[in-house]
Amino acid sequence: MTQTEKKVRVRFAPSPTGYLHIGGLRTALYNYLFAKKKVGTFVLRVEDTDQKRFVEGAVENLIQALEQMGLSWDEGVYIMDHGTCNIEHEKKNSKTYAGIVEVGEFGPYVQSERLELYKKYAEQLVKDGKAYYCFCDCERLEQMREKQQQAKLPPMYDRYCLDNLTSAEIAQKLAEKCPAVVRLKVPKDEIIEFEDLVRGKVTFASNTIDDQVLLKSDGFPTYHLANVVDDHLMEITEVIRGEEWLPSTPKHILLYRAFGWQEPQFAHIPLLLNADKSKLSKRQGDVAVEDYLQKGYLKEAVINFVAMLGWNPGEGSVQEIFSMAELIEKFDLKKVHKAGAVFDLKKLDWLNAQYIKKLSVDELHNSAKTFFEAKEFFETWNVKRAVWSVAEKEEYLKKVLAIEQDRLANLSQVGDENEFFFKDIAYEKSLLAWKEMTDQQVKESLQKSLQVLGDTSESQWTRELLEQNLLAAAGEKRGELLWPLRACLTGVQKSPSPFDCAWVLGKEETLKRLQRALQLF
RNA sequence: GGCCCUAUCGUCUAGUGGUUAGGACGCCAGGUUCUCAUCCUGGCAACAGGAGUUCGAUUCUCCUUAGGGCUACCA
Repeated sequence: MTQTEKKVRVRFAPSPTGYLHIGGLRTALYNYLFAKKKVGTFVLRVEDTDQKRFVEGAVENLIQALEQMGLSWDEGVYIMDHGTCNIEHEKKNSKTYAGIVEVGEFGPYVQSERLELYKKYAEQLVKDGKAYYCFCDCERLEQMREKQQQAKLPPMYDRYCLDNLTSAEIAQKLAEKCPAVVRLKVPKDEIIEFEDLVRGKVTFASNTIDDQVLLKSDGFPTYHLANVVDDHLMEITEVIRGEEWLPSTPKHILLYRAFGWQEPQFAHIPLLLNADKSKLSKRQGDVAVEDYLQKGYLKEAVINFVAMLGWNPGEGSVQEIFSMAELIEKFDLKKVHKAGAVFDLKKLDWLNAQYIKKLSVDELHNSAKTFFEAKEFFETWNVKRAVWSVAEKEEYLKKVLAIEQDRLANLSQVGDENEFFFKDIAYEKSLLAWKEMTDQQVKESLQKSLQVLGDTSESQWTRELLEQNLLAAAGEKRGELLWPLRACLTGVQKSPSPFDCAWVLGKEETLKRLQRALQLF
């Protein structure tokens, strides 16, 4: 009774409208995880059938964002010469997008390059009586819908062109090149039922489904036609997509039936939501994956976060941090939720902080470098330290990062709370006093610090030894010694410890700031 | 309006025909501490409502309510 299972083939098929949406990322991720788990094939296809929404550079953007997030695919579109496109198969240059190559036996993977195919299939449906030509213009359709709405009827095409045109008339209009679309002839009184992989049985009545346009008058297919034709031709076995497609699924099933094709399995994953539970949108925050990267979120954190929105390994799992390998191992469509999930930035921040803490200082520096360079304070600091070598500057930044590592929710915050590492400081004398200390006591405290630190050699200038020596010098009276020191080094109420600050600043700068403070007395 | 989907702390979620309904984020309090952050401990906080099935329902069924999605020659 062994039934050889078809090899799993899934796809992510975005429309290039500008950038990779965070919801799209999750859809791509679930497809990726499913493919990896099942040792299947993951295809990346471009659904650019809407000419009106063409955006320059969108395809490249999309692919790049996917690459940046660490997702890879086995077939479809790639950016020429990128590492992700190191596949042995033959690469074909995309006809429409410069710098894009297509790899795989089921191409082209760009829908605008498959127009002839869709036309052929649409015509076949017309020939088989499963679809028909429609010459109604927008004006008539609008009027029709308005009337239907006034009569409290659902807006649906009234089949004027199907019922009133003779085949001779149709032929003539076609010959005269009248603008025409092809519509699916949706059968009456049928119940369309399918088993969704995450939702179970879903049922629709065909009478509520409009005669969908399949082929537009500009010769381009609509999503419905292109999607079904491609998924079939590309031998897609599971269609994993957002819940917004659930109401379209019966249309797609009707199309598979009209063609006599076996339909794939469907899995509609829950939507990502704004705080007010509406579909995640630009208006209420960032939705582009690149925005999050630019704000200093680590790709691992974003992947981890987005994976957990609508899925959980279950079985009492209390794990919060998952590597990609763990996600692949544990992913299961059966455990995907039905209800939408609110995108909560606070939790992303926490998760990102966890990932930042796990980084080595070198890794942290690599990722944070560009964020430092974008800071206002960086330029003047850089100029002021012109005598430092590149290595010395790098060393300094790494020290700052070592101190800040436990304080960052994202990388763009580097240095924000600790600008005194990069600038000259100014403060009120009163800041130097801890609790009720008198001027005399503050002065003596600073002198003591100066002595201890002055006696500390460069080779002893480590976090551990500085802490050890200063604590020994302070004895019971920690606040009296440490607060004035810290205040004179940082010029602010809140900061990292004086040991850490002194360590970063270095002996010379530390003593300089101490001496300057002493001049106030 | 019509169709479809959904419903456990504020948010992400675990979970079961009998549990003190568990964890995480956030929040609050305490501890560590020179301040901040980290870290540790504790606290607040949920099964939308109503029927039915059952000895017993958060769990199964139905209804209601609420929320969402779709309703284009967009995807």
